[in-house]
Amino acid sequence: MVRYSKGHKEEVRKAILEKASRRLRSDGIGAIGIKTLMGDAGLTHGGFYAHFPSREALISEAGEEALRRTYEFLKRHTTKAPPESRLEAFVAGYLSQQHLEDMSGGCAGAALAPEIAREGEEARRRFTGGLRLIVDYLADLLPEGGSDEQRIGRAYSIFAMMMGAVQIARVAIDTSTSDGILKAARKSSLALANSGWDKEQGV
Amino acid sequence: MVRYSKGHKEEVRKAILEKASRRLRSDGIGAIGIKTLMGDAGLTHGGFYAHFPSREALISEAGEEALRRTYEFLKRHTTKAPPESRLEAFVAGYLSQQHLEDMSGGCAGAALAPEIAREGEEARRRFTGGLRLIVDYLADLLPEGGSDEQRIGRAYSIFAMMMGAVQIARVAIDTSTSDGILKAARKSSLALANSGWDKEQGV
DNA sequence: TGTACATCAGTGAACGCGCGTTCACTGATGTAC
DNA sequence: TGTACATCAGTGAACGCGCGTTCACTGATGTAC
Repeated sequence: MVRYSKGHKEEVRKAILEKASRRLRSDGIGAIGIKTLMGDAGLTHGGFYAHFPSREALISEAGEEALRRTYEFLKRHTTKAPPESRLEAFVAGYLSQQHLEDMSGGCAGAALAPEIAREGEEARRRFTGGLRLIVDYLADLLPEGGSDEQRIGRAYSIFAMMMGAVQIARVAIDTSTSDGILKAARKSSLALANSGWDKEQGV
Repeated sequence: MVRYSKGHKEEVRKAILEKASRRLRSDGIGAIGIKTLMGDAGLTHGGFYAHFPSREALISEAGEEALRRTYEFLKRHTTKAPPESRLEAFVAGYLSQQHLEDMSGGCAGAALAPEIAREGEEARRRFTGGLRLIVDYLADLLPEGGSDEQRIGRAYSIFAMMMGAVQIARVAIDTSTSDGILKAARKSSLALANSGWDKEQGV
């Protein structure tokens, strides 16, 4: 019944991480149960500890993994557009009705940030690194000018707005409310991105 | 042992709600346990059901209560400043190191939004109403001009940015990172608030 | 004023249940000789 | 080539524990007469 093969264990580990990263985003940290998760991966619960030392360690890694996937999705989505409209593509892709609905495949920041803030150092450090990946990428899409520090600061602000807008829109019940929030945030994101650097003083 | 008095039951109910609204913000929905909560209020767990029909109903109400308290705090804090600098006071108060640290007394939106998005209709509806209270207040602080719809949309965007920034800053381990994020968000919030309405088209 | 009774906020044992983790075990494969 | 043994991913029972909810009960107060 046990099937060995070269990279078998590594594949199983990746499968567990992938399931965990999706369930984490769709249902939150509290919904990560070892039994359910291993069941999703086609295994029984006892085997979990051959791959991860504890539930907490899994959550640390799965949070980072979820952000890495978010980053890769955004990058893939954005680079489909021609260079001059990539910022618009990023903003439109993130602040879309589709993103609201696809929690398990969507941004881990929007789905998990406050919960991760309550986790241990390891989880928070990894999550911060994952967020930085996205923010750095967004900073590169901003119009030229300003210092690196200014660009990063502005990218953080815009990303924070997009995250918050998706969260608020997801709480709303009716589509007209959530649509209005997304629309306003799309406009504000671009307005902020395109406002000049000249008046900046300090970060 | 049972002490009656005129509004006794109502007072106890309020005490439970207050404890719940604080614990909800500091530790999240998963940390709301009937036993602990009733213990905090000086009672035993069985009595809970004389006040609320279920844990879920409590969470619904406590989420709204937490936002109402957030609103009242922000209003109180802001109206201490002279009218012409109230927007700055709002932004500085929300995007402060103190707010990062005071989770149980801080903004319920920043602490709970993604978790509430996963709750039932009742909880989401109440939470949306609470958020709207704050957003309407913020809209009143924005420089004059633009339609009501434009002002509300911009207030949502600014509030989303502030919420997201606090969340991201709370995930960060080191103070220099979180300080940078707060600082950038303070500047971006004011930049967005003060950018003109003239170029607006649609919402 | 005094007595009997109703009320009902609060008590705490008990319920069924699911959780994270441990551990002795299984059995297909790789390796040594 | 064949045999004996080591390895180790995966199994599933068992552990101790805490949870939300129910329910028979308590006892101080309010009310009726």
